[in-house]
Amino acid sequence: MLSIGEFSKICGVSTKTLRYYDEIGLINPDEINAESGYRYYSIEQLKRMLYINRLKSYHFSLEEIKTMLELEDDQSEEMLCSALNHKRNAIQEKLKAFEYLVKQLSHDIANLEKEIPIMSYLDAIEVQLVETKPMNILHKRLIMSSDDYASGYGNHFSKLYEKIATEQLTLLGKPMTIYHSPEFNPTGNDTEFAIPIAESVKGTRDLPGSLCAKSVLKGAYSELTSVYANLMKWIENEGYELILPPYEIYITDPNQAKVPENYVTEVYFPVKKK
Amino acid sequence: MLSIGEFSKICGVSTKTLRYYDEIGLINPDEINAESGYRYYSIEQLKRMLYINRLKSYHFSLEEIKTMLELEDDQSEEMLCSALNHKRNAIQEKLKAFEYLVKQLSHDIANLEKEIPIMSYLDAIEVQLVETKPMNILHKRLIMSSDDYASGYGNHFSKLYEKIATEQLTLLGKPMTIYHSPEFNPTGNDTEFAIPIAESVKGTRDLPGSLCAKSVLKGAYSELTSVYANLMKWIENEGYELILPPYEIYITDPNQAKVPENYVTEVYFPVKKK
DNA sequence: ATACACCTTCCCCTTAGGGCAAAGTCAATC
DNA sequence: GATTGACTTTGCCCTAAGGGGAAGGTGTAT
Repeated sequence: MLSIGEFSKICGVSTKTLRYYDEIGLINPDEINAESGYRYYSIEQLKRMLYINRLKSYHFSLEEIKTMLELEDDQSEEMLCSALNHKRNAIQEKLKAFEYLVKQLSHDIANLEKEIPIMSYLDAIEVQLVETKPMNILHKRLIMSSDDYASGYGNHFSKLYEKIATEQLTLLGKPMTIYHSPEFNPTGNDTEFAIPIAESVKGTRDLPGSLCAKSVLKGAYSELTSVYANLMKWIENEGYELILPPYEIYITDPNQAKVPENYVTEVYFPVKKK
Repeated sequence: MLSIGEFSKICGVSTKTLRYYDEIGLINPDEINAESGYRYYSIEQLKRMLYINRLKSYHFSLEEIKTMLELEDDQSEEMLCSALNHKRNAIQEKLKAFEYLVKQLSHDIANLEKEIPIMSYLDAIEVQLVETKPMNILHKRLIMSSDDYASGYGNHFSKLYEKIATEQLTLLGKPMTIYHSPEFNPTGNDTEFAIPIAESVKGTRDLPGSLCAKSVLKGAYSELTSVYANLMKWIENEGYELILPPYEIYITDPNQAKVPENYVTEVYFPVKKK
């Protein structure tokens, strides 16, 4: 039997951690001296501890690890396999995000070296007043859950395109998203996907024309919040007010323009003078 | 002036967050109504808030962001630039770590699909009893700080190799590390770097031969903890005890074998029967 | 017997806010 | 002017995975 200190050195885990894991039932000492309360671990517990460490290195939470350890043997293989696959996907997602971060950081650093302040791009976002024409849109409106969001806009547009194709409708413009919720972001909100077409059939509606404050973003969608913020600022400053839900038009097809830096998105805020 | 709710929508930040940032002094409302305590933000504060968001996306802590915002203009550019560079390096480190994780995960998944349990590699680590011969080593012993660790072992070995070269000594073996602290890991511990040579000059000492439990690791150094743990278990089970500091011999030169999977490391635990 | 290393529990602390409750305030409508 | 409903305030507790330290009990080697 090994004292907590010995076991901790062998596993490369602090005694604090071992006591914590005992507390949450992740790995309990083989034996606890009834009088002194001293914890004693057996050398056979080493494997379990190293297994925990490995799962931890894969960014499983202790909660997850616990359930994985409690699985019966007959299910454990499949469950474990699917859990590992999930984690691999999650980590690959993070990898991509990090790669993009490095790009953005490099971009900001390059700018700084040219003495261009980081946030100066905000001043460069131009806002124009335009008069839009009414459009007839094939649309689909729903409350987006974050799951829907994760699976991407693509699905929703695909279905609209499918309908256009099967019913031989006439495409008149690029896909767009209309934000009916006051937060202009797509998670958990009332969002309408739409594509302008010529025919008035079931599933279409009129998108009225109006005076709009408009900005064009060239870059990744993550910059959209800045664009929205900037438009709100402009509206406030110039004494306009929002009269209809704002919408975005995706000029580039994300499937074609592979690099986010080249995405082009137009943002429209229907407004009137206060 | 904008109420906290309006400002929050414009920035895409929750009101909770805004109150918290007010509390920690990251961004205070332009005006607070003395009677009601209501916070009012000006549209000019938008830029600061978006700046905070961008720095947050770069994984700066709020503490760091705060100090960066408090910098005077004349220093801010250089400081900012170096901070961003640091972050970029840190993120690239993480990127590499994630890439390695994905590899390891894939490896484990492949094994699982072949019905090989994940931790079975532990049983595959062979432990042999060997009798080592005494060696004459050129050595350098120091307490490793985590900084030293970050800068890598390479430096320490380089200096030893330099001495061997300049003094025309005769190299007799691969570089090795001896762990004098009871935790067998290199951060913050009493560690000795050594290279076996023929001549007895200043800076050399005798490394006595003895009975040793030995394991050979083929794989990344991060697996070393498992090897150490396994050796400890073996010693315990077989009724031996450690009589001298354990050491590692690096058979492959990390500069040559580029992929960690091909590193070969021998681990020796000098022991005697209890 | 004593010294010293080791162990115990207990409590507070960390990040960046989220959730909820009770109470106060604002603006629009009746 | 009154009411209503949306909005805001503070305050308290909660998160994950332990780290730091205090006060006091144990183990063991000398």
